Amino acid sequence: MSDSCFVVRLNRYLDLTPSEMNAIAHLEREPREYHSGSTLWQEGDDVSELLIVHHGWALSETRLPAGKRQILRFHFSGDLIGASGIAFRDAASSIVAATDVVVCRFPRSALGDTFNTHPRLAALFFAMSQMESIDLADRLRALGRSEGKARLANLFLSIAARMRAVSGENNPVIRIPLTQSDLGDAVGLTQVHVNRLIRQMTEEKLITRNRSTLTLVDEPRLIELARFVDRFSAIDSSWFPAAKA
Amino acid sequence: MSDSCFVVRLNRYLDLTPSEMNAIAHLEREPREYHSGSTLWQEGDDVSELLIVHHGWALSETRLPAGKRQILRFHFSGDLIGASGIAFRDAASSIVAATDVVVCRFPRSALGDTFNTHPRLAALFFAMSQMESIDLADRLRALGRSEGKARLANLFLSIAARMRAVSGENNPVIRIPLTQSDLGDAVGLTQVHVNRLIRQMTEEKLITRNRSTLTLVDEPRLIELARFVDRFSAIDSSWFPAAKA
DNA sequence: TCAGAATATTAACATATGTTACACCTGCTA
DNA sequence: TAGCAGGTGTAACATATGTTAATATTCTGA
Repeated sequence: MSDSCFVVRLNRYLDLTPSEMNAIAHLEREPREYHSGSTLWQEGDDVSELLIVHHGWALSETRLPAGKRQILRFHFSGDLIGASGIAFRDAASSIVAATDVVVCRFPRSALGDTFNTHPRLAALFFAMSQMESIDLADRLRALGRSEGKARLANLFLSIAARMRAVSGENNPVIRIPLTQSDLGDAVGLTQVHVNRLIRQMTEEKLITRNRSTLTLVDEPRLIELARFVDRFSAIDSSWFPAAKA
Repeated sequence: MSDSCFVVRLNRYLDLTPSEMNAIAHLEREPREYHSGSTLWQEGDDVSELLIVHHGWALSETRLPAGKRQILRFHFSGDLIGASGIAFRDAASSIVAATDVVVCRFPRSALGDTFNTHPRLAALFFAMSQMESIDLADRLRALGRSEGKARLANLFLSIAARMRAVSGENNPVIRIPLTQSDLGDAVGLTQVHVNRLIRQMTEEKLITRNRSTLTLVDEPRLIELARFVDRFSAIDSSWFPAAKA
């Protein structure tokens, strides 16, 4: 089962026991494909499942009356989607496929079982979903207290950091399958203004963007500009309960 | 032990067993008082504890180079602080006492024990801390996609909703011990602009503010303006594992 | 291969919000 | 009781960002 991206991901944080790996495999059945642009679930839906992303990008978004959209988060291979909404039945945000994606769905009750049978795994889920909180908080800081250019820089760097964590590589070139409108919806700016800023950042030799390919030309200066802190390295598992035999 | 605000809080969501209540009481030892303005821990500190707020307000904040500040969240009586940072050793934000506060501290490892011995309680902690994620996401939406007045309205309503959930009352008058600068730091605006907006909102008979007393004069219109959704009612516990005897 | 639909680029103009500066008030404490 | 510090109110001006609209470019599917 080690061809599962979810197991790979979890194994990065913890040495899983066979029993734990088995439990995870149980969650990852029936992968299903969705085409780019399709909606996996919608804000307000009565959702009782969680998703694991196998392949591709998904994103969480929420709409405002005037048709405005705020993108809350991007979900990559190995990500668990839906944990943040687990406290409520109704989804607080929609999940949309940003590229073609393959996901597995499993019911919330399976998560409940995990709390019973594999407490250490439950603790890991807990910790992982808290990383999402931190990510949201970082974004909030960027939106609340920095200007457009820094917000964009921030977004680029955080996407790069997460994708690199997944791939293990450290490439300055990243594929970002997002339009300028998407970028704007993620950082709270207009498409037109995103365009302006990207032009400026290109002139300043900070980045290069070509279709869906983004190159971080001067990463140190980007980091400086965005006051970016990369948190996606290790996880603190020292407080976890011991694995059960 | 039912005089504990934390037990009271948890009991709102679940009928706790004696054994569970006992476990919680164990977490809530040695309450300690901090004076308004004092820092409970600082961004970057090596934190290995969690806090339970007994009394008063605390807040999480993060600083930006130019001395700018973003307030991430407010913590009220019965709130659990620090869960969102549990994935990492270093705190991503500082915790500051907004009024005089009384808190209990307990080590992360105690949380780990809870996963082992009281899976249902662990699930409840999980769900509760995910409410925090949703709250952050709501704030993110407000900051990214609405103008100042709506952001303020949103903040007021969400504070009111949470305080009402704690108190059980439904009073249009709330005590908000925050200065205009604080409000600005919470919604990403300047003190000067907050002042402008509060004046306008007063003229429009939406609110009234006097020192630390805020009155929601026309709540329906505020809700409309902010596109506010109150989520802090029930919790979905249907997926929780059964309580252990 | 073409036509239509997205997406990107750019300009002119409108607006929300930031910046700086100063006067005022209130509560505190020496 | 004076004076000080923190908070508030307001004005004049500066700037970032939004809006609208027109054109260019790239993608996509028949």
